[in-house]
Amino acid sequence: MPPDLNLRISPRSVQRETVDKLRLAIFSGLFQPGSRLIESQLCTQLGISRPSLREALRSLEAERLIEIVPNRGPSIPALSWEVATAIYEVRELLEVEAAGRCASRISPEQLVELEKSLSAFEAAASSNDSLARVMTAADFYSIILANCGNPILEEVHRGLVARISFFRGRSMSLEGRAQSSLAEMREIFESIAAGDEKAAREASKQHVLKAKAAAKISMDSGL
Amino acid sequence: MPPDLNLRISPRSVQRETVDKLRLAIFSGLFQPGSRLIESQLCTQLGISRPSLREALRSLEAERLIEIVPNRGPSIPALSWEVATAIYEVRELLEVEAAGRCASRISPEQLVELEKSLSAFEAAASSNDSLARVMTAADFYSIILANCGNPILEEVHRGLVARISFFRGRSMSLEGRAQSSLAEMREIFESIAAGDEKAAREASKQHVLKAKAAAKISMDSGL
DNA sequence: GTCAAGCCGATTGTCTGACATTCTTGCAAT
DNA sequence: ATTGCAAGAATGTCAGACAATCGGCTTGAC
Repeated sequence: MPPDLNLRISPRSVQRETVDKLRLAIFSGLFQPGSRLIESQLCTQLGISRPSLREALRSLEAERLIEIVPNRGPSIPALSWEVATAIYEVRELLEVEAAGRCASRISPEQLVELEKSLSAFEAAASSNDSLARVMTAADFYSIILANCGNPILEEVHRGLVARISFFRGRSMSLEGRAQSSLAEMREIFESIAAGDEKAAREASKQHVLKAKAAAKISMDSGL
Repeated sequence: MPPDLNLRISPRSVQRETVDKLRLAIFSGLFQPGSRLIESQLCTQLGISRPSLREALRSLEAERLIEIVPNRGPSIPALSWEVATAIYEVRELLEVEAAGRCASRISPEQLVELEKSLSAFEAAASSNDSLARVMTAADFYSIILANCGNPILEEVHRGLVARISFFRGRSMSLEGRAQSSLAEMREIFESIAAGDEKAAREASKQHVLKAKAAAKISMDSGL
């Protein structure tokens, strides 16, 4: 009788679909920072009702991906360099810790996965698709964070990185940034593969610092 | 003409009021972990409509203070010790960093505030009001985090601490915990006052580790 | 011509009511 | 005791409505 063995791990709902769609739209830079989002427009574009949309917007607000100021509605926050710096600093804290832990506890299987994702980024780095570069790079970190043995570290990190997706997309387009990023990531990978916790921490730290510097350059030049 | 100089820094809205009320209710342990929240009940209790309530619930869901599983509705998540450990570990990372930065950059005025909050906790520690203890202790951290020079560090920390409010309330009720906690906090304060970054980090680390141990004890004994 | 006051459209905040879908629980039958 | 079913409860989602508020534009005064 059930021709579909649809194992419904998690039933999708309009609200969740909407959150995902909007989050992706924000990541891909579809909305300009500072621009306002009009509820009625989004409703018709997404084909959903206002209550559902508003629930989705509240979720995104709590994730700090949008701002909702009372009586003015939702908008894409303009990320100041000051806040971006603060995010990069915390990101450093988290990534360094994660890489260090990962070095001493990752499984051989996951290490293979990590190598694969590095290759994927290598391919993307040579291409012109800057969204693909950001995505594959995100996969790389994602695997490290997922294997550091602390799910909260992973969760917090994801939340922070989401907020600087704007910068990452731009800095990855910088001349030569993708290549040097690749070198830094390879350094991290080698350290983890060698089980060298100290080296992994150092490599990870350098990577974040360089990423931050690249973001600053792209910001100064771009605006 | 304006008899009310209502400086509307931030207009309150039903949604925000509701989020605050529910958050406070969760902090004070009004809901049992694992228990389900019934929308219609909350609506009548809070005197608001379902759409407004649902928006508030989505905010709290994104803060991880409640869980919403599709077609089953919202509930208070039961915090496993595994996750609690992960939270304490990240909290350590953040607090140590914050205390260290704070030691080398806090202003004299804020240092006075910090001392005041320590006194407030001292008073609460001698009382029987365990909610007051948690609150005043939270104020103490809050000042440190607010003066570490990184607003993101503060924001992330607040989010994490909120999720373990359950444990903190219980462990603060443990015999002698409040007093030793006071000693640890005083150690942190002295280090910061002396501008000794290294000592502040160490004291902060010890404090979190002790808090974690106390939480474990209260959990093992309590359930 | 510039600036202030006030009006108007656009947008949000909030509520009511409704209905289909899904979960839960209690009961009946094997 | 386990299974299956049926009634009730709760959620997911929508449509429509209306007041409050914001922003911009027009108007008017100096």
